[in-house]
Amino acid sequence: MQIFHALSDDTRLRLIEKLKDGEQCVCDLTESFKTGQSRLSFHLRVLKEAGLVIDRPEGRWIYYSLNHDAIRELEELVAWLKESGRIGAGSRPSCE
Amino acid sequence: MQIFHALSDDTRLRLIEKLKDGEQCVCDLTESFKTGQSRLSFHLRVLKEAGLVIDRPEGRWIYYSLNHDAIRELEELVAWLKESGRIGAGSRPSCE
DNA sequence: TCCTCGTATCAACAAATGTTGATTATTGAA
DNA sequence: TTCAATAATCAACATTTGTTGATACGAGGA
Repeated sequence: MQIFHALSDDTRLRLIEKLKDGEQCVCDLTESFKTGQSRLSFHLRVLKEAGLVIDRPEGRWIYYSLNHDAIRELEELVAWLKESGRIGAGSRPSCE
Repeated sequence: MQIFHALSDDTRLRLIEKLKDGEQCVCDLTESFKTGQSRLSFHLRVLKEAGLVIDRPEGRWIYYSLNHDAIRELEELVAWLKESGRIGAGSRPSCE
């Protein structure tokens, strides 16, 4: 489950927190986080591959923002965890 | 966030799915999963350290079961992710 | 007591993940 | 053109995570 892995890192959670305020380009994030650009690029890619963020190129910048659909998927996953055995016995949501 | 890491592995998700049916001892799980006992012991420990499961020794067996409190914690975390920036601006739930 | 069963733990290894600094590609401005 | 800025990608390395088989330990039963 790629999405849980994406959420299992502190830097990535902080990125998400930051993106809750709205779109940000990598340079803004690098500035806020006071860290290497390649490091953030790496983590943003993990978030993107998990579907948690969306990127939008504009001029020389690339703006990242949260993908709220992914959060809804996440809610489904958690609901599946919560669901007791037997009754209903829904199968695991297939979002990896 | 230990809890997300615990959920980021397929074997562990399958263990959780199994435990939704109720308490199981390691030997039952080893039988169901047709795998090495030390492997399951390892994953059960990860789940336990993340608070997702509880173990209860009885005689020579150790029974594992889901900890529903942890799932509630997880719901809070997801709610925190969902919560938009600014408004309210709650801080991240501190369960690691 | 001695033996067996159920589990945890360990050691050795393999594979995946994260970090850092350098390089590359693309955009837009001079 | 040429240059500077933005961000992705790469290579090298360190760290963490997962697997396997062996061993250790505690609880009962003979």
